[in-house]
Amino acid sequence: MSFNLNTFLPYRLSVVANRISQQLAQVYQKNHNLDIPQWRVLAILANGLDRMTATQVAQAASMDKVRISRTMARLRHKGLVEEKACLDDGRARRYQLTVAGRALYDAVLPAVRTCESRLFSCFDAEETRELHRLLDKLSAHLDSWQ
Amino acid sequence: MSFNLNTFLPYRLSVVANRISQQLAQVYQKNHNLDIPQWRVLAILANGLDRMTATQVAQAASMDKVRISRTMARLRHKGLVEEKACLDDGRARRYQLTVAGRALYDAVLPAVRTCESRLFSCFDAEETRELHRLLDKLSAHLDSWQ
DNA sequence: CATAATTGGTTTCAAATGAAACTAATTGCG
DNA sequence: CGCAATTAGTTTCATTTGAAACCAATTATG
Repeated sequence: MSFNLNTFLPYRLSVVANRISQQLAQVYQKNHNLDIPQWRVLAILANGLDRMTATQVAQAASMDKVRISRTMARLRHKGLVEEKACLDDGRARRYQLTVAGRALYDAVLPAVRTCESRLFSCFDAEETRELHRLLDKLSAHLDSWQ
Repeated sequence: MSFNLNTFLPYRLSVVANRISQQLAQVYQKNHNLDIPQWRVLAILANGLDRMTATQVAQAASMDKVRISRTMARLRHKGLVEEKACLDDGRARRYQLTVAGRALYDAVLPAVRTCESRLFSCFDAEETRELHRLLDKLSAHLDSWQ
């Protein structure tokens, strides 16, 4: 009968995830003027395939194509990402970090890692592993029908 | 050195939380034309104090005052929430569900609960408890310095 | 091989967002 | 008391968002 939003798992997850994202965003926002989508795309390009299409990035970053399109335009405008024609498909383009983009990514990453550690410093290794495991399971579950 | 967004806890939390929220939103969106903020405010008013001020609702729903203001206006417009002057403070107002608001909430709640069960049906009782525990710990940790 | 259907990506448009400014009422403090 | 600082809530404004329409290239199908 009675319902408490504070014990409602979807709500709790959402609130905690947003607080975490918010904290983290400050790291690359304040010091490097990157927003969350930009940071995500940089991270994907820095660690993904050699030259990725927008669709591949969208897939890897769990972002929709409209956001990718706009984020790429901004990153390109800042000189952090470079666009080339895609040889095997005239509709697509291939993206990769520029030297400046790589340098910025390398500059931001340590601070991001530090922030992450601090955010989750209340967990011991076992708890962190357990959270990963639960997220794995939940993701797989959602995949299985969505 | 190498960094993988897929094992980055803030990213994983964010993606999973959004997928969950999205699924759940469909329940009250499609059938009852409520968006997430509206649902949250209804839930707070249905289960919170007798008559709450906007600030109290904002606090309880983890939403900022601008969103509360706009959400209240919409709910009031739909006849789901009723606003009264606040006797002890002329700046504030007190809100409560109307009969229609309560009826809508009662109509939505079972579907919400059903959806929640389905979303987390991959977890046994122990895992659910564990996730709650980890979220408790993490929330307390964030509270302690933010 | 033509043409329909699909896919990659961008643009448009209306709505949502949130920081900052604002109004109005309340509380502190000399 | 009287004025400064704070608090409750709304509005403004510039930006972000995402669904749907769109264009262009590719693939499937008769």
